[in-house]
Amino acid sequence: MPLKIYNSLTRQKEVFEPINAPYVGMYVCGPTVSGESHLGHARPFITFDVVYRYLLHKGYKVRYVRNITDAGHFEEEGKVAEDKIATKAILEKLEPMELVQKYTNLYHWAMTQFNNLPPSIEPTATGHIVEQIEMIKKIMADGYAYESNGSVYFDVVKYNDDYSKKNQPYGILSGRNIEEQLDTTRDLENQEEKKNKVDFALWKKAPIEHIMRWQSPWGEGFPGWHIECSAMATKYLGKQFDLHGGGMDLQFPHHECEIAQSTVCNHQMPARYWMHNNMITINGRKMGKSYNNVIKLSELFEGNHAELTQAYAPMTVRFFILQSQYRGTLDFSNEALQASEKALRRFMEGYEWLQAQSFSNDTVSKDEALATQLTTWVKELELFMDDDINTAKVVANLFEILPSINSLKDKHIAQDAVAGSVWNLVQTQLKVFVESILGLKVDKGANRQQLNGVVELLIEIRKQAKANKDFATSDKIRNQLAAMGIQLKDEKDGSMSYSF
RNA sequence: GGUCCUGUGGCCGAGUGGCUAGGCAGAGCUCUGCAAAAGCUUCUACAGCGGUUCGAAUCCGCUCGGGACCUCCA
Repeated sequence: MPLKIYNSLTRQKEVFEPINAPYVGMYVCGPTVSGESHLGHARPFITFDVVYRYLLHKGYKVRYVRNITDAGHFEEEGKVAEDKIATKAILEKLEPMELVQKYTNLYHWAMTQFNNLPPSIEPTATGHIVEQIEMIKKIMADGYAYESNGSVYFDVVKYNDDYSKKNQPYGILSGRNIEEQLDTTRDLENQEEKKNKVDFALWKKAPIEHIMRWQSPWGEGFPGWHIECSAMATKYLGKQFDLHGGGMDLQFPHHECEIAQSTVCNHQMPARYWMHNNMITINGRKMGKSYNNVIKLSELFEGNHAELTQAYAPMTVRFFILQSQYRGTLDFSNEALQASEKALRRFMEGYEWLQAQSFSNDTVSKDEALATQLTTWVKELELFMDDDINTAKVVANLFEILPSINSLKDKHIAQDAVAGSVWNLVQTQLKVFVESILGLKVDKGANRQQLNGVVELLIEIRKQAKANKDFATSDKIRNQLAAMGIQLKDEKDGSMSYSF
């Protein structure tokens, strides 16, 4: 089965065919490091991490480029246009690059917590000013951009007129048409500098108070809102690459502008497949800066926020996100996170037990129906991933398989009910999908060796107490450990296990 | 105002024409010194109205509700 993905550009699921298989070029819009990442940001990074992992699983050689926006974007703050990062730097009395470094570090820390693989290249906007200026010059030379008062704007109307004839009008990705845009776009400052209301900035003249500024053919300034992604994607992935990802809220104007800029420069649609993840909502609303309803990742991990009744482990959050399909909205609630936490713990206990077993390939299934069912569930995992990365269905199948694993463990089903070869298949495939593709791992506390020793000792004492029918002592040990968050379980074979 | 998406059981969330999604919570049972865990069983659904169809949560229309984008936003 080939991999199919939903292409926002064509609004349908398409078979994924790389331009130069087995090589795949993939670009994902990264964070603006002017603040700390929040739960909403986690979704694209986890979603596209899974896409990346799955492409690798499929045998592709992937170059995954995810940028860091550290130049700050143009922002309307009162009447004065200022660089977002520069503005905050003044407030916090920090150097802009110190601020950038601080939030970049926090972002990397969060990515590690989520067990996201690092991208192949993580370029920064400030590191590619030259490339951006060159690209702007090229667009101007082709007549699709003009200078006005030290700033450079992209001529959207001219682009639309010319490229509509080539079946690539402005708005091709977002489904907007420019006539409506011209009527409905709100008034922004510097409108008088632009030929058309819909034109967007490629280069902005820096006001005096602006800290981040670079020399350019048009005077001192800073790059516009969208040019960095076009410049860096072109540099590292070529004029046309396979996959472009990002949040749905970037579809317009960011990705639309990227398409226009890159198409003028490179004479082709920059990416063939555009994937957009949907938003995480909270109380039915998109989580976003504009709504003042964000939960930062550090708050989430520490439980330090008014909306949170407890802390949630990074893996819980990852699992929560993977339990839904990436194209639908996902509603945050404590109840939902708690459900994910419990489900993940239950699954991982069974999963870890299974991974510790070894099975002989020589045995034959006594329960053919169950063996067939298990095999089917396992084989479906790949089909579900092939169908537009449907992690929700993958997770559902993991929970179809889990009761059989626990039944084997608790001897509810016989050791020889299912052939060893089938269990081997379940074991190896689960490892592939759970760890390599979904990127889930067991949250193990660092260096618990001493603690483990203590717990083992208490278990020994409790065993003796139980053997002597001294239930007062055995219950005391169990209850007090439980109060400290350590669960003891009496297993069927008389042994005891524990989990944190 | 324009463009588009969406409404599934207590909560989260799959599913796009006929087949139990799944998780969490609730109930019962098994196991068990008790408990927990686990297993088994089980109750709550497809916003409303109309249409198409042998058959619709799934397609079409209308009504009502929610949301996103149009401005930096994952």
